[in-house]
Amino acid sequence: MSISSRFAVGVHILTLIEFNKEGVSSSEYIAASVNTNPALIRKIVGMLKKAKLVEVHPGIAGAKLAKNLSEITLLDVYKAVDVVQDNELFNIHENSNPQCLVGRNIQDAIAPILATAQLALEKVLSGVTIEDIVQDIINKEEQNRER
Amino acid sequence: MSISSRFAVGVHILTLIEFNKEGVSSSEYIAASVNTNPALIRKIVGMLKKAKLVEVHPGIAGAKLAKNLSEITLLDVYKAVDVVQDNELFNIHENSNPQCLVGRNIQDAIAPILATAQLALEKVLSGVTIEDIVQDIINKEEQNRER
DNA sequence: TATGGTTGTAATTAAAATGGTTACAGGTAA
DNA sequence: TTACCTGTAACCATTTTAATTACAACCATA
Repeated sequence: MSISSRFAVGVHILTLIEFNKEGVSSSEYIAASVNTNPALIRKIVGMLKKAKLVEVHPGIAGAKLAKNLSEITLLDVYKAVDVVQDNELFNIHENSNPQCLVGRNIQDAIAPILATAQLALEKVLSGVTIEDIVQDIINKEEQNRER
Repeated sequence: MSISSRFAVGVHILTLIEFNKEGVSSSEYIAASVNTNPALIRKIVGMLKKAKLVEVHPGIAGAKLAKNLSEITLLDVYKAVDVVQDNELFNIHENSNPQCLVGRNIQDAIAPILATAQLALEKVLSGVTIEDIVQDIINKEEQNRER
């Protein structure tokens, strides 16, 4: 089990748009960097558009960021590409036996803990912006050039 | 995407063993509460055994807790049934284009953040024990009786 | 030592999720 | 009109998952 790569790809897309802000970030251009199919990129870009993270128009090539870099958090992306619907990161076994003391209560006993855990995860994501990612990549490239 | 129900079932099993500590918790008995197949229970119990959370022996009916209730955290269970291998809760798109500035750096830029997020989630799980679950269920039953 | 019941596990199946792909309608601009 | 783009539906292949079947190995006891 693991969280869909759409999330990572979403971050990739937004970061790439920023680095290419003087140019045209068409789905084909983005697909070349992510190394996948343009249609798949359009699908994810469509999700980012619905979440108002990017601007993109039918027939017109290229996507642009719809917000300031520092205003887009990884949590925004995470929710935009809805890898996980609310409170359903964990799979709870549904069909416990209601005639059993444990069976009829276990679900309600565990659920709030799992929700808390999920929130903790999301809080970390909310503390990082695309700007942080961009800066990190710039730093990494500089370090490589020094060697 | 979501975390395997093995985790929830694992917690269910340990809790049930505790409530039935005077009796014999055979795989069939447990399966009746979880409402699934005994073989599946044996598989998960086997994982709990490997993690030294329960004691169970071939040919002898019944599983027992191998530790004190308060010493078994949900994180122990989570790791025991290995729903997620270390640092792989998130799926990172693997094949980014190394000729692209973003493509060759995005993975390393994101990875530590995802690891931090995963750790935050696990920390929450480490703060809850099976004892807490047991107590919670007792409370819930009392509340129901009062109504 | 036979018997009934249990754990452990390999093999299989069915269903669901996932990523990827193709195809094409509809839009834009030159 | 033409060339190119986005948006999307439909489809496919692969993997994952839970569930199931089947059986070997094991134990306690009559």
